Amino acid sequence: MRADARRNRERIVACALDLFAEHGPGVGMEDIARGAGLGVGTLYRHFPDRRALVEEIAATALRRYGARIRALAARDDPRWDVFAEVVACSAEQPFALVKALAEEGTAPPAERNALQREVDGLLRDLVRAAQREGSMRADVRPEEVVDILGAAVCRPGARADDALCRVVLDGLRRRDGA
Amino acid sequence: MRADARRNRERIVACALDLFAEHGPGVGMEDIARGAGLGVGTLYRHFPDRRALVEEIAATALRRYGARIRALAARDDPRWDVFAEVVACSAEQPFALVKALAEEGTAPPAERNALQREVDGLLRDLVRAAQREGSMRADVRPEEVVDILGAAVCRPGARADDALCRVVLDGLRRRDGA
DNA sequence: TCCAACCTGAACCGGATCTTCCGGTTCCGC
DNA sequence: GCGGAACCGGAAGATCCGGTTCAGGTTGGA
Repeated sequence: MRADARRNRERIVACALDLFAEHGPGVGMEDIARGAGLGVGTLYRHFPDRRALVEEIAATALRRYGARIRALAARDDPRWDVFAEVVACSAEQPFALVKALAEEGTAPPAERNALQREVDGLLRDLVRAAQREGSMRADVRPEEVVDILGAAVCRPGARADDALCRVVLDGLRRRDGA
Repeated sequence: MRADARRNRERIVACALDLFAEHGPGVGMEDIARGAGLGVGTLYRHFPDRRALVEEIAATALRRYGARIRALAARDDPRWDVFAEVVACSAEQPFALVKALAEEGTAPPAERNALQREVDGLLRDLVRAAQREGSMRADVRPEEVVDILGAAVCRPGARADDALCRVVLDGLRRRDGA
């Protein structure tokens, strides 16, 4: 593979990542090409069709996100602190994107499915641990928390310090009253 | 107008209301027709085009929502209690729908615009009052709270007692610490 | 009974996207 | 440098999808 081709492929992936994270799914091939400073034809040189492109992006993003979560979960800081970091990094591009792509209708291939399941498991465990530790309110089920992350935090255009993320995080903290 | 025609019109409106609230904008004419147990042609007998149908639904829903908010705001209960009820009723169909329709791209006609502005104003005033009263955390701007309502509570398929609504509401409460 | 109003749903259309394709360009080993 | 294989650009073509129409059958009500 020629050096410029490799460079272009990377540009495509990086740019698609950005665009999906920013605007959700539904960005067109044309937009991605323009963003990467290339022609559409070039996208098709590197990926047989849109689906393949999307799949690569999704897998990349999920892999990255998974690594991040795994690393955070392995720390031995208080679970709440870890959870707060998880929220912060969930609001960043990679995961907002994964969620957006999940809606693309594509039945994701086995690899991505397995990864997704693993990540969900890690998140639920983290929530349970935080609840046991007493730092997170206990009247929401772990799956609900994961859903909340998906619905409120991992939305296109989210930022870790926007009002909604802050409010959700505070809302999940154990309140002294209950 | 024949009796069955009137009946059908009502069915269309009711069903479109449901579908938009449940699935967001983007439900097709076909879907609405099927849901109402009618053919597409019938929709076009009652509305010149999709835009007109959507506009009627949106106006109806917003009018209803506005009336509800106005009534709540006029009570002299503590502002926090009122706010909690606003959240609850925002999670119900009418408003989830208004927000969904706002994204339809249609420049809304003057009437709806005015109504929307009025409602937003009422909401912001309510937030300010609750903050002054000390029941709502003061480190979020009123506009941010309105945005949060829009993003987290008024989403298609929301329910007043789902986890996200509860968490957001708690997250907005004044915490003794700050 | 009669007919105007009404309903149905398959076919039609427009435009937004994806995909192809070939002339022109760029890299890289020799 | 040179040659040519690999690569790129972007207009043209193919597809998809949902809104819209309309000819033909049905129904309410005087």
